[in-house]
Amino acid sequence: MPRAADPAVRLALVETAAELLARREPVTARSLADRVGTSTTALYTHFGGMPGLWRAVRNEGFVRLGRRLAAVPRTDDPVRDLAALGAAYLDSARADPFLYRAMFDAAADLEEPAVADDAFALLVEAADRARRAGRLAEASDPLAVATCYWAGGHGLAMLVVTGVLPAEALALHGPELAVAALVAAGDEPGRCRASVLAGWSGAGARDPGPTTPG
Amino acid sequence: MPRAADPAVRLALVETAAELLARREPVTARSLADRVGTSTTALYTHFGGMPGLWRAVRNEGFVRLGRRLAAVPRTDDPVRDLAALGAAYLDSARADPFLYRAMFDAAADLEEPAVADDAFALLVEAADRARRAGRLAEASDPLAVATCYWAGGHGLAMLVVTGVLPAEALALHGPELAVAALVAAGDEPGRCRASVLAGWSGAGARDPGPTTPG
DNA sequence: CGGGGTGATGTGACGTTGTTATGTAACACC
DNA sequence: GGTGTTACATAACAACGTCACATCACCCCG
Repeated sequence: MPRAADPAVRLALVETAAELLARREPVTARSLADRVGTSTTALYTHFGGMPGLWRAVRNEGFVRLGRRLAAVPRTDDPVRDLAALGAAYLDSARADPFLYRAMFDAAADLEEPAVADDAFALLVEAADRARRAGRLAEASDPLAVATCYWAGGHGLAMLVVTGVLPAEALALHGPELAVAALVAAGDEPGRCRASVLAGWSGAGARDPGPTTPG
Repeated sequence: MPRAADPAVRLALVETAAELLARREPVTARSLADRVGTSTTALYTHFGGMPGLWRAVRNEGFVRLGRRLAAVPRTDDPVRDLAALGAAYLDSARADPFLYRAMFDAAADLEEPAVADDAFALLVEAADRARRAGRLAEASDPLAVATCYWAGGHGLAMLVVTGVLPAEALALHGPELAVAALVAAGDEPGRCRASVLAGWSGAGARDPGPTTPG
């Protein structure tokens, strides 16, 4: 029937937008079309307009974040794993701050809401493992624990990304926030601190900066 | 010598911007000029352009936030006061979410950085009172405690304001986050929980919505 | 008390943004 | 191989932030 839409153009538009974001260059319909080698019309056939492109960019951001979190190894210490997830999360925001901001400009509006849910599920699952391992209170709700944990990390990330706190605040307050959330959930303070510090130094702060596949 | 700039116009522009923000209506140079009854040029004499106007709007947002936090009464239980401050903070974000978003779009770029510092200082001072009262660890740093406390509150507020979490999450996770931060800082869990719940129900959730003086 | 100069303000125009109407060309199906 | 449907390029449109220019109000000084 119709002429098929070129999926490569769609991919190029999203990836180019992410690249411009990482370069701190303006992301406009024309700058995208020029770099990709198409016209601004392609943007409308694939995304319906700029809001649709941003939705796709946020989606891609959560896909990349999910990949990073999924790459965090699972050890037999779930609290350590939670800390490693937190470090990887904050490092993700630090490595590509403009993408992080774009993601949370409207994080509830994604092409595939599942990609954000999947990333968050890694947190919930780790919290549940910690609970089943006896590290957290038996009555603790892994979803609530993960939500508080995430809220703290997101708040710290946003304050750094928007320039309110210096970049060092991530390494300074990140572990402290993690320990707070997990001790509140039932972990024993001394043991929690040890696990968190182990997980933090073991995983975080590895990424040199924003990367664009290609 | 010269013709003096009308301070009333300046005030009207900032307050009108805040009002449009609260009404979820677009804040453009022309819509502002029309509503205030001037031309777009006034925007340039007073603020140098739209970025300058946004800087003034953020400033006004922090002034209002500071007023709200300063209105929180001081009791002889500093942990309860910290909870009341947290409740007032989150209620502020809930009452005027678009202003809150605008404030933290570039919270480090204000006309008078002191207004944000002053608001934050209320938190630090309460944390210090808690420490001196023996509720927090002697070695705890009030600044670090306040920063973690703020990061958690800001993260929760942003997740709600951007639609990721429902509005109920504020009352659901707010006290939990507060308890976590303060127990981690040294308070005794049971006593902390009681103080936080008392402070939260005593102060928060009072504002009916965004208000515009005049 | 009246000119002169300084600066705020209104008018109109410019470049850029997102968006869309129109024409064209390429693909899938009969 | 013809036909219809759809993606894409071109070009125009409305709205945005911004700025050059002209105008006017005000304050100091003679």
